[in-house]
Amino acid sequence: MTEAPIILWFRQDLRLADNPALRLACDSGRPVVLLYVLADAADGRPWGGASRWWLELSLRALDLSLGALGARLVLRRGDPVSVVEAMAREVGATDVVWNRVYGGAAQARDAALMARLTENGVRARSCNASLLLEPWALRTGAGGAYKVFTPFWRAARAAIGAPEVLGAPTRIAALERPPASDRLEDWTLYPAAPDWAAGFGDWIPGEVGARARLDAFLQGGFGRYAAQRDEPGIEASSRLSPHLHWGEIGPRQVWAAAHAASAAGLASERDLDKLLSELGWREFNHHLLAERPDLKDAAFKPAYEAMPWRSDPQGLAAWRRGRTGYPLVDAGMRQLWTTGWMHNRVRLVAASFLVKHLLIDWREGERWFWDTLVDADEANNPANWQWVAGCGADASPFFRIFNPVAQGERFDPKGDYVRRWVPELAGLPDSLIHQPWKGTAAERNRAGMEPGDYPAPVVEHAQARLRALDAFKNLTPPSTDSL
DNA sequence: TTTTGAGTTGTTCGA
DNA sequence: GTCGAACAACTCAAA
Repeated sequence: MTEAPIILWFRQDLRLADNPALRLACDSGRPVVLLYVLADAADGRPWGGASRWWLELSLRALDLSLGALGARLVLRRGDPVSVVEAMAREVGATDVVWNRVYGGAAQARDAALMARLTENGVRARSCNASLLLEPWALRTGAGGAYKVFTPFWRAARAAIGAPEVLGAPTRIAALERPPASDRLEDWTLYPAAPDWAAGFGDWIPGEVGARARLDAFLQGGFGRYAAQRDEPGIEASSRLSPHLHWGEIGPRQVWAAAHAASAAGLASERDLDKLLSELGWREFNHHLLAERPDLKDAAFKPAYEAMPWRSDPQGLAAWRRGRTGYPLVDAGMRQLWTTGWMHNRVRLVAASFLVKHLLIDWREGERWFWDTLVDADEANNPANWQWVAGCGADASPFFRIFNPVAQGERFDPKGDYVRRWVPELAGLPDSLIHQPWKGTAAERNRAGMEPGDYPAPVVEHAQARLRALDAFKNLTPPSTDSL
Protein backbone atom coordinates (compact mmCIF):
# COMPACT_ATOMS: atom_id res chain seq x y z
CA MET A 1 0.00 0.00 0.00
CA THR A 2 1.55 3.28 -1.10
CA GLU A 3 0.86 6.69 0.30
CA ALA A 4 -1.77 8.88 -1.34
CA PRO A 5 -0.07 11.00 -4.03
CA ILE A 6 -0.01 14.73 -4.45
CA ILE A 7 -0.66 16.26 -7.86
CA LEU A 8 1.49 19.06 -9.18
CA TRP A 9 -0.35 20.82 -11.98
CA PHE A 10 2.22 22.48 -14.29
CA ARG A 11 1.11 25.58 -16.14
CA GLN A 12 3.20 28.61 -17.11
CA ASP A 13 5.87 27.52 -14.67
CA LEU A 14 7.78 24.99 -16.76
CA ARG A 15 10.83 24.77 -14.53
CA LEU A 16 12.21 22.96 -11.51
CA ALA A 17 14.16 25.76 -9.84
CA ASP A 18 12.36 28.47 -7.86
CA ASN A 19 9.10 26.63 -8.32
CA PRO A 20 7.17 26.97 -5.05
CA ALA A 21 4.36 24.56 -5.91
CA LEU A 22 6.84 21.89 -6.96
CA ARG A 23 8.77 22.48 -3.77
CA LEU A 24 5.57 22.07 -1.77
CA ALA A 25 4.83 18.81 -3.53
CA CYS A 26 8.32 17.40 -3.08
CA ASP A 27 8.57 18.44 0.55
CA SER A 28 5.38 16.56 1.33
CA GLY A 29 7.45 13.39 0.99
CA ARG A 30 4.63 11.77 -0.92
CA PRO A 31 4.60 10.46 -4.48
CA VAL A 32 4.09 13.29 -6.96
CA VAL A 33 2.01 13.15 -10.12
CA LEU A 34 3.38 15.78 -12.52
CA LEU A 35 0.50 16.85 -14.71
CA TYR A 36 0.30 19.18 -17.68
CA VAL A 37 -3.09 19.91 -19.21
CA LEU A 38 -3.51 21.26 -22.71
CA ALA A 39 -6.64 23.34 -22.40
CA ASP A 40 -9.28 22.98 -25.08
CA ALA A 41 -10.51 25.94 -27.06
CA ALA A 42 -13.39 26.60 -24.69
CA ASP A 43 -10.94 27.53 -21.96
CA GLY A 44 -9.82 31.11 -22.42
CA ARG A 45 -7.76 32.29 -25.35
CA PRO A 46 -6.26 29.52 -27.49
CA TRP A 47 -2.49 29.66 -27.90
CA GLY A 48 -1.22 31.22 -31.10
CA GLY A 49 0.88 29.27 -33.58
CA ALA A 50 4.27 30.45 -32.31
CA SER A 51 3.23 29.73 -28.73
CA ARG A 52 2.26 26.17 -29.63
CA TRP A 53 5.65 25.64 -31.23
CA TRP A 54 7.39 26.85 -28.10
CA LEU A 55 5.15 24.85 -25.81
CA GLU A 56 5.96 21.55 -27.49
CA LEU A 57 9.69 22.07 -27.13
CA SER A 58 9.39 23.37 -23.60
CA LEU A 59 7.34 20.38 -22.51
CA ARG A 60 9.93 18.06 -24.05
CA ALA A 61 12.66 19.86 -22.14
CA LEU A 62 10.70 19.68 -18.91
CA ASP A 63 10.05 15.96 -19.34
CA LEU A 64 13.76 15.44 -19.89
CA SER A 65 14.68 17.33 -16.70
CA LEU A 66 12.09 15.40 -14.73
CA GLY A 67 13.39 12.16 -16.23
CA ALA A 68 16.81 12.87 -14.77
CA LEU A 69 15.12 12.81 -11.35
CA GLY A 70 13.32 9.58 -12.11
CA ALA A 71 9.97 11.22 -12.69
CA ARG A 72 7.91 11.86 -15.78
CA LEU A 73 5.37 14.30 -17.07
CA VAL A 74 1.76 13.18 -17.50
CA LEU A 75 0.00 14.89 -20.39
CA ARG A 76 -3.74 15.25 -20.61
CA ARG A 77 -6.00 17.40 -22.69
CA GLY A 78 -9.39 19.01 -22.11
CA ASP A 79 -11.06 21.42 -19.74
CA PRO A 80 -8.48 21.86 -16.96
CA VAL A 81 -11.01 21.88 -14.13
CA SER A 82 -12.49 18.54 -15.20
CA VAL A 83 -9.13 17.02 -16.08
CA VAL A 84 -7.47 17.90 -12.78
CA GLU A 85 -10.50 16.78 -10.82
CA ALA A 86 -10.63 13.49 -12.73
CA MET A 87 -6.92 12.93 -12.21
CA ALA A 88 -7.27 13.45 -8.48
CA ARG A 89 -9.93 10.77 -8.44
CA GLU A 90 -7.96 8.46 -10.74
CA VAL A 91 -4.83 8.40 -8.58
CA GLY A 92 -6.57 8.90 -5.25
CA ALA A 93 -4.78 12.18 -4.57
CA THR A 94 -5.52 14.07 -1.38
CA ASP A 95 -3.65 17.21 -2.47
CA VAL A 96 -3.32 19.30 -5.60
CA VAL A 97 -0.86 22.19 -5.88
CA TRP A 98 -0.11 24.63 -8.67
CA ASN A 99 1.40 28.01 -9.45
CA ARG A 100 -1.11 30.64 -10.38
CA VAL A 101 -1.62 31.97 -13.89
CA TYR A 102 -2.63 35.61 -13.73
CA GLY A 103 -4.95 36.10 -16.64
CA GLY A 104 -8.47 37.11 -17.51
CA ALA A 105 -10.13 33.69 -17.55
CA ALA A 106 -7.55 31.92 -15.43
CA GLN A 107 -8.49 33.40 -12.10
CA ALA A 108 -12.14 32.43 -12.33
CA ARG A 109 -11.12 28.98 -13.51
CA ASP A 110 -8.71 28.52 -10.62
CA ALA A 111 -11.38 29.54 -8.15
CA ALA A 112 -13.79 27.04 -9.70
CA LEU A 113 -11.22 24.26 -9.52
CA MET A 114 -10.35 25.04 -5.95
CA ALA A 115 -14.00 24.95 -4.94
CA ARG A 116 -14.57 21.67 -6.79
CA LEU A 117 -11.56 19.98 -5.23
CA THR A 118 -12.47 21.16 -1.77
CA GLU A 119 -15.98 19.74 -2.21
CA ASN A 120 -14.38 16.41 -3.05
CA GLY A 121 -12.29 16.51 0.11
CA VAL A 122 -9.09 17.26 -1.80
CA ARG A 123 -6.81 19.92 -0.40
CA ALA A 124 -5.96 22.51 -3.07
CA ARG A 125 -3.21 25.09 -2.77
CA SER A 126 -1.71 27.59 -5.21
CA CYS A 127 1.49 29.62 -5.17
CA ASN A 128 3.08 32.52 -6.98
CA ALA A 129 5.96 31.56 -9.25
CA SER A 130 5.67 34.12 -12.00
CA LEU A 131 5.48 37.58 -10.44
CA LEU A 132 7.54 39.53 -7.93
CA LEU A 133 4.33 40.77 -6.33
CA GLU A 134 0.75 39.65 -6.48
CA PRO A 135 -0.90 41.83 -9.13
CA TRP A 136 -3.47 43.07 -6.64
CA ALA A 137 -0.96 43.63 -3.83
CA LEU A 138 -0.26 47.31 -4.43
CA ARG A 139 -2.91 49.97 -3.98
CA THR A 140 -2.75 53.73 -4.19
CA GLY A 141 -3.47 55.85 -1.14
CA ALA A 142 -7.07 56.04 -2.28
CA GLY A 143 -7.28 52.25 -2.46
CA GLY A 144 -7.41 51.87 -6.24
CA ALA A 145 -5.14 50.21 -8.77
CA TYR A 146 -2.16 52.17 -10.05
CA LYS A 147 -2.62 53.59 -13.52
CA VAL A 148 0.74 55.28 -13.90
CA PHE A 149 3.93 53.28 -14.09
CA THR A 150 6.32 55.51 -12.12
CA PRO A 151 4.44 55.63 -8.80
CA PHE A 152 3.57 51.94 -9.25
CA TRP A 153 7.19 51.02 -9.66
CA ARG A 154 8.31 53.24 -6.78
CA ALA A 155 5.90 51.44 -4.49
CA ALA A 156 6.76 48.05 -5.99
CA ARG A 157 10.50 48.38 -5.49
CA ALA A 158 9.96 49.20 -1.85
CA ALA A 159 7.68 46.18 -1.44
CA ILE A 160 9.85 43.68 -3.31
CA GLY A 161 12.98 43.94 -1.21
CA ALA A 162 15.28 41.00 -1.86
CA PRO A 163 13.10 38.16 -3.11
CA GLU A 164 13.91 34.65 -1.97
CA VAL A 165 14.86 32.14 -4.67
CA LEU A 166 14.13 28.46 -4.15
CA GLY A 167 16.48 25.77 -5.40
CA ALA A 168 15.40 22.90 -7.62
CA PRO A 169 14.35 19.68 -5.90
CA THR A 170 17.04 17.02 -5.77
CA ARG A 171 14.59 14.17 -5.79
CA ILE A 172 10.99 13.62 -6.72
CA ALA A 173 9.15 10.58 -5.43
CA ALA A 174 7.28 9.04 -8.32
CA LEU A 175 4.26 6.76 -8.27
CA GLU A 176 5.10 3.13 -8.83
CA ARG A 177 2.61 3.05 -11.67
CA PRO A 178 2.19 6.56 -13.05
CA PRO A 179 -1.08 7.35 -14.81
CA ALA A 180 -1.28 7.07 -18.58
CA SER A 181 -0.15 10.09 -20.56
CA ASP A 182 -1.09 11.46 -23.95
CA ARG A 183 1.68 11.39 -26.51
CA LEU A 184 3.03 14.87 -27.13
CA GLU A 185 3.26 14.19 -30.87
CA ASP A 186 -0.47 13.58 -30.94
CA TRP A 187 -1.12 17.14 -29.82
CA THR A 188 0.43 18.39 -33.09
CA LEU A 189 1.60 21.60 -31.48
CA TYR A 190 4.60 21.68 -33.76
CA PRO A 191 3.88 22.81 -37.33
CA ALA A 192 4.12 19.92 -39.76
CA ALA A 193 3.85 21.20 -43.30
CA PRO A 194 4.86 23.80 -44.09
CA ASP A 195 7.32 24.12 -41.23
CA TRP A 196 7.05 27.87 -40.84
CA ALA A 197 9.13 27.62 -37.69
CA ALA A 198 12.28 26.61 -39.54
CA GLY A 199 13.81 30.01 -38.72
CA PHE A 200 13.03 29.80 -35.00
CA GLY A 201 16.23 27.83 -34.47
CA ASP A 202 18.05 30.31 -32.25
CA TRP A 203 15.73 29.66 -29.37
CA ILE A 204 16.29 26.92 -26.86
CA PRO A 205 12.94 26.51 -25.11
CA GLY A 206 13.07 25.04 -21.65
CA GLU A 207 14.70 25.74 -18.32
CA VAL A 208 18.23 24.91 -19.45
CA GLY A 209 17.92 27.22 -22.44
CA ALA A 210 16.45 29.96 -20.25
CA ARG A 211 19.32 29.78 -17.79
CA ALA A 212 21.84 29.77 -20.64
CA ARG A 213 20.13 32.79 -22.16
CA LEU A 214 20.23 34.65 -18.85
CA ASP A 215 23.90 33.85 -18.27
CA ALA A 216 24.83 34.86 -21.81
CA PHE A 217 23.00 38.13 -21.36
CA LEU A 218 24.58 38.90 -18.01
CA GLN A 219 28.05 38.24 -19.43
CA GLY A 220 27.36 40.07 -22.68
CA GLY A 221 24.63 42.61 -23.29
CA PHE A 222 23.97 43.58 -19.67
CA GLY A 223 26.92 45.97 -19.48
CA ARG A 224 25.58 47.80 -22.55
CA TYR A 225 21.94 47.46 -21.67
CA ALA A 226 21.03 51.05 -20.79
CA ALA A 227 22.99 52.49 -23.70
CA GLN A 228 22.21 49.99 -26.43
CA ARG A 229 19.08 48.01 -25.72
CA ASP A 230 17.26 50.25 -28.19
CA GLU A 231 19.46 49.31 -31.12
CA PRO A 232 17.97 46.35 -32.93
CA GLY A 233 21.13 45.67 -34.93
CA ILE A 234 23.05 45.02 -31.72
CA GLU A 235 22.66 42.12 -29.30
CA ALA A 236 22.02 44.05 -26.10
CA SER A 237 18.50 43.04 -25.13
CA SER A 238 18.00 40.13 -22.78
CA ARG A 239 15.70 38.07 -25.00
CA LEU A 240 14.28 36.56 -21.85
CA SER A 241 10.65 37.39 -22.68
CA PRO A 242 9.52 33.96 -23.93
CA HIS A 243 11.38 32.17 -21.15
CA LEU A 244 9.68 34.40 -18.58
CA HIS A 245 6.33 34.00 -20.27
CA TRP A 246 6.47 30.21 -20.04
CA GLY A 247 7.97 30.29 -16.59
CA GLU A 248 11.16 28.52 -17.64
CA ILE A 249 12.81 31.10 -15.47
CA GLY A 250 11.15 33.33 -12.91
CA PRO A 251 11.48 37.04 -12.24
CA ARG A 252 12.91 36.38 -8.78
CA GLN A 253 15.77 34.43 -10.36
CA VAL A 254 16.41 37.20 -12.87
CA TRP A 255 16.23 39.79 -10.11
CA ALA A 256 18.77 37.97 -7.96
CA ALA A 257 21.12 37.10 -10.82
CA ALA A 258 21.08 40.66 -12.14
CA HIS A 259 21.95 42.08 -8.74
CA ALA A 260 24.78 39.58 -8.36
CA ALA A 261 26.13 40.33 -11.83
CA SER A 262 25.95 44.04 -11.21
CA ALA A 263 27.72 43.65 -7.88
CA ALA A 264 30.42 41.67 -9.69
CA GLY A 265 30.99 44.63 -11.98
CA LEU A 266 29.37 43.24 -15.13
CA ALA A 267 27.02 46.21 -15.39
CA SER A 268 26.46 49.67 -13.99
CA GLU A 269 23.75 50.77 -11.61
CA ARG A 270 22.02 52.32 -14.60
CA ASP A 271 22.02 49.04 -16.52
CA LEU A 272 20.66 47.25 -13.48
CA ASP A 273 17.89 49.80 -12.92
CA LYS A 274 16.90 49.64 -16.55
CA LEU A 275 16.67 45.85 -16.52
CA LEU A 276 14.70 45.83 -13.28
CA SER A 277 12.30 48.41 -14.65
CA GLU A 278 11.60 46.11 -17.60
CA LEU A 279 10.63 43.47 -15.08
CA GLY A 280 8.62 46.28 -13.52
CA TRP A 281 6.64 46.80 -16.71
CA ARG A 282 5.85 43.13 -16.71
CA GLU A 283 4.53 43.48 -13.15
CA PHE A 284 2.60 46.63 -14.06
CA ASN A 285 0.96 44.95 -17.04
CA HIS A 286 -0.21 42.08 -14.85
CA HIS A 287 -1.45 44.63 -12.33
CA LEU A 288 -3.52 46.20 -15.13
CA LEU A 289 -4.81 42.86 -16.37
CA ALA A 290 -5.99 41.95 -12.88
CA GLU A 291 -7.88 45.24 -12.89
CA ARG A 292 -9.20 44.79 -16.45
CA PRO A 293 -9.57 41.14 -17.39
CA ASP A 294 -10.84 42.24 -20.82
CA LEU A 295 -7.64 44.15 -21.59
CA LYS A 296 -7.29 42.60 -25.05
CA ASP A 297 -10.81 43.61 -26.07
CA ALA A 298 -11.62 46.94 -24.46
CA ALA A 299 -9.72 50.21 -24.48
CA PHE A 300 -8.42 51.14 -21.05
CA LYS A 301 -9.50 54.70 -21.85
CA PRO A 302 -13.10 54.32 -23.03
CA ALA A 303 -13.04 57.52 -25.09
CA TYR A 304 -10.93 55.66 -27.63
CA GLU A 305 -13.75 53.27 -28.43
CA ALA A 306 -15.16 56.10 -30.55
CA MET A 307 -12.11 56.03 -32.81
CA PRO A 308 -13.12 55.68 -36.49
CA TRP A 309 -10.65 52.93 -37.37
CA ARG A 310 -10.16 52.29 -41.05
CA SER A 311 -10.96 49.03 -42.74
CA ASP A 312 -7.94 48.37 -44.92
CA PRO A 313 -7.34 44.68 -45.69
CA GLN A 314 -4.57 45.47 -48.14
CA GLY A 315 -2.75 47.73 -45.72
CA LEU A 316 -3.11 45.14 -42.99
CA ALA A 317 -1.77 42.42 -45.26
CA ALA A 318 1.20 44.58 -46.30
CA TRP A 319 1.97 45.23 -42.64
CA ARG A 320 1.76 41.55 -41.71
CA ARG A 321 3.99 40.47 -44.57
CA GLY A 322 6.56 43.20 -44.08
CA ARG A 323 5.82 45.00 -47.33
CA THR A 324 4.80 48.49 -46.20
CA GLY A 325 7.68 50.15 -48.03
CA TYR A 326 9.18 51.41 -44.75
CA PRO A 327 12.35 49.37 -44.20
CA LEU A 328 12.43 49.42 -40.39
CA VAL A 329 8.78 48.40 -40.11
CA ASP A 330 9.22 45.68 -42.71
CA ALA A 331 12.42 44.39 -41.14
CA GLY A 332 10.61 44.04 -37.83
CA MET A 333 7.60 42.29 -39.27
CA ARG A 334 9.83 39.85 -41.13
CA GLN A 335 11.97 39.20 -38.06
CA LEU A 336 8.73 38.41 -36.26
CA TRP A 337 7.48 36.05 -38.93
CA THR A 338 10.84 34.33 -39.33
CA THR A 339 11.97 34.00 -35.71
CA GLY A 340 8.84 34.43 -33.59
CA TRP A 341 10.27 37.49 -31.89
CA MET A 342 10.82 41.17 -32.61
CA HIS A 343 13.17 43.66 -31.00
CA ASN A 344 11.38 45.92 -28.53
CA ARG A 345 12.22 49.21 -30.21
CA VAL A 346 10.99 47.90 -33.55
CA ARG A 347 7.77 46.63 -31.97
CA LEU A 348 7.02 50.23 -31.02
CA VAL A 349 7.65 51.51 -34.51
CA ALA A 350 5.76 48.69 -36.23
CA ALA A 351 2.80 48.93 -33.86
CA SER A 352 2.68 52.70 -34.12
CA PHE A 353 2.71 52.36 -37.90
CA LEU A 354 -0.34 50.10 -37.94
CA VAL A 355 -2.31 52.25 -35.53
CA LYS A 356 -1.25 55.75 -36.51
CA HIS A 357 -0.15 55.58 -40.14
CA LEU A 358 -2.73 53.06 -41.28
CA LEU A 359 -5.37 53.93 -38.66
CA ILE A 360 -6.10 50.24 -38.20
CA ASP A 361 -7.58 49.09 -34.88
CA TRP A 362 -4.89 48.12 -32.36
CA ARG A 363 -6.80 44.89 -31.71
CA GLU A 364 -5.89 43.67 -35.22
CA GLY A 365 -2.24 44.15 -34.41
CA GLU A 366 -2.60 42.58 -30.99
CA ARG A 367 -4.13 39.49 -32.55
CA TRP A 368 -1.36 39.17 -35.12
CA PHE A 369 1.29 39.44 -32.43
CA TRP A 370 -0.60 36.94 -30.32
CA ASP A 371 -0.37 34.43 -33.13
CA THR A 372 3.21 35.06 -34.20
CA LEU A 373 5.18 35.92 -31.05
CA VAL A 374 6.79 33.18 -29.00
CA ASP A 375 6.45 35.53 -26.01
CA ALA A 376 2.78 36.38 -26.68
CA ASP A 377 1.46 37.16 -23.24
CA GLU A 378 -2.02 37.84 -22.01
CA ALA A 379 -0.89 40.83 -19.97
CA ASN A 380 2.07 42.29 -21.86
CA ASN A 381 0.75 42.03 -25.40
CA PRO A 382 -2.54 43.92 -25.02
CA ALA A 383 -1.16 46.37 -22.47
CA ASN A 384 1.69 47.36 -24.76
CA TRP A 385 -0.55 47.63 -27.81
CA GLN A 386 -2.88 49.87 -25.88
CA TRP A 387 0.03 51.96 -24.70
CA VAL A 388 1.20 52.55 -28.26
CA ALA A 389 -2.33 53.20 -29.50
CA GLY A 390 -2.81 55.84 -26.85
CA CYS A 391 -5.77 54.15 -25.20
CA GLY A 392 -3.77 52.33 -22.52
CA ALA A 393 -2.76 53.16 -18.97
CA ASP A 394 -0.11 55.86 -18.82
CA ALA A 395 -0.10 55.88 -22.61
CA SER A 396 1.95 58.08 -24.86
CA PRO A 397 0.21 61.27 -25.99
CA PHE A 398 -1.58 60.87 -29.29
CA PHE A 399 0.61 63.40 -31.08
CA ARG A 400 3.63 61.19 -30.50
CA ILE A 401 3.75 59.53 -33.89
CA PHE A 402 6.89 57.64 -34.74
CA ASN A 403 8.58 58.60 -37.96
CA PRO A 404 9.81 55.24 -39.30
CA VAL A 405 12.64 56.87 -41.23
CA ALA A 406 13.87 58.97 -38.32
CA GLN A 407 13.63 55.99 -35.96
CA GLY A 408 15.62 53.90 -38.41
CA GLU A 409 18.34 56.51 -38.77
CA ARG A 410 18.54 56.98 -35.03
CA PHE A 411 18.49 53.38 -33.83
CA ASP A 412 19.83 51.50 -36.85
CA PRO A 413 22.23 54.12 -38.20
CA LYS A 414 24.30 51.74 -40.30
CA GLY A 415 21.25 49.81 -41.48
CA ASP A 416 22.58 46.49 -40.16
CA TYR A 417 19.17 45.41 -38.93
CA VAL A 418 17.35 46.39 -42.10
CA ARG A 419 19.94 44.66 -44.29
CA ARG A 420 19.60 41.46 -42.31
CA TRP A 421 15.82 41.24 -42.60
CA VAL A 422 15.15 43.02 -45.87
CA PRO A 423 17.96 41.61 -47.98
CA GLU A 424 16.68 43.09 -51.23
CA LEU A 425 17.76 46.47 -49.84
CA ALA A 426 21.17 45.28 -48.65
CA GLY A 427 23.09 46.87 -51.52
CA LEU A 428 21.75 50.38 -50.92
CA PRO A 429 24.05 52.98 -49.35
CA ASP A 430 23.44 53.99 -45.72
CA SER A 431 21.86 57.25 -46.85
CA LEU A 432 19.05 55.38 -48.62
CA ILE A 433 18.65 52.30 -46.45
CA HIS A 434 15.74 53.79 -44.47
CA GLN A 435 14.17 55.64 -47.39
CA PRO A 436 14.81 53.64 -50.55
CA TRP A 437 12.18 55.57 -52.53
CA LYS A 438 14.56 58.50 -52.57
CA GLY A 439 17.03 56.54 -54.64
CA THR A 440 17.25 57.03 -58.38
CA ALA A 441 16.74 54.14 -60.79
CA ALA A 442 20.49 54.10 -61.31
CA GLU A 443 21.15 53.84 -57.57
CA ARG A 444 18.69 51.00 -57.17
CA ASN A 445 20.26 49.28 -60.12
CA ARG A 446 23.72 49.66 -58.67
CA ALA A 447 22.39 48.10 -55.46
CA GLY A 448 21.37 45.04 -57.45
CA MET A 449 17.65 45.74 -57.12
CA GLU A 450 15.13 44.68 -59.74
CA PRO A 451 12.03 46.81 -60.30
CA GLY A 452 9.30 45.52 -57.98
CA ASP A 453 11.78 44.00 -55.54
CA TYR A 454 10.63 46.28 -52.80
CA PRO A 455 7.30 48.13 -52.60
CA ALA A 456 6.79 51.89 -52.59
CA PRO A 457 5.50 53.22 -49.24
CA VAL A 458 1.85 52.25 -48.68
CA VAL A 459 1.23 55.70 -47.21
CA GLU A 460 3.24 58.88 -47.29
CA HIS A 461 4.51 59.71 -43.81
CA ALA A 462 3.66 63.42 -43.61
CA GLN A 463 0.14 62.86 -44.92
CA ALA A 464 -0.51 59.88 -42.70
CA ARG A 465 0.75 61.82 -39.71
CA LEU A 466 -1.67 64.68 -40.28
CA ARG A 467 -4.53 62.26 -40.86
CA ALA A 468 -3.77 60.53 -37.55
CA LEU A 469 -3.41 63.79 -35.62
CA ASP A 470 -6.78 64.85 -36.93
CA ALA A 471 -8.51 61.56 -36.14
CA PHE A 472 -7.09 61.37 -32.62
CA LYS A 473 -7.75 65.02 -31.84
CA ASN A 474 -11.42 64.56 -32.58
CA LEU A 475 -11.65 61.90 -29.89
CA THR A 476 -11.44 64.37 -27.04
CA PRO A 477 -14.71 66.26 -26.72
CA PRO A 478 -14.32 70.02 -27.26
CA SER A 479 -14.27 72.00 -24.07
CA THR A 480 -17.63 73.46 -23.16
CA ASP A 481 -16.55 76.61 -21.38
CA SER A 482 -15.33 78.52 -24.42
CA LEU A 483 -17.64 81.05 -26.05
C1' DT B 1 -11.36 68.75 -0.38
C1' DT B 2 -8.07 71.04 -2.95
C1' DT B 3 -3.80 71.66 -4.86
C1' DT B 4 0.31 70.49 -7.07
C1' DG B 5 3.68 68.27 -9.86
C1' DA B 6 4.33 64.87 -12.97
C1' DG B 7 3.70 61.58 -16.67
C1' DT B 8 8.85 54.95 -20.91
C1' DT B 9 10.33 54.91 -25.53
C1' DG B 10 8.62 61.57 -30.25
C1' DT B 11 8.44 64.94 -34.11
C1' DT B 12 8.50 69.21 -36.22
C1' DC B 13 9.33 73.92 -36.72
C1' DG B 14 11.60 78.06 -36.32
C1' DA B 15 15.20 80.77 -34.28
C1' DG C 1 23.68 71.80 -37.16
C1' DT C 2 21.61 72.56 -32.67
C1' DC C 3 18.32 74.00 -29.43
C1' DG C 4 13.93 74.93 -27.20
C1' DA C 5 9.16 75.19 -27.62
C1' DA C 6 4.81 73.55 -29.16
C1' DC C 7 2.01 69.82 -29.72
C1' DA C 8 -3.57 69.35 -25.73
C1' DA C 9 -5.37 68.71 -22.28
C1' DC C 10 -6.09 65.25 -18.74
C1' DT C 11 -5.61 62.26 -15.13
C1' DC C 12 -3.18 60.35 -11.62
C1' DA C 13 -1.12 60.09 -6.93
C1' DA C 14 0.15 62.11 -3.01
C1' DA C 15 0.59 66.01 0.00
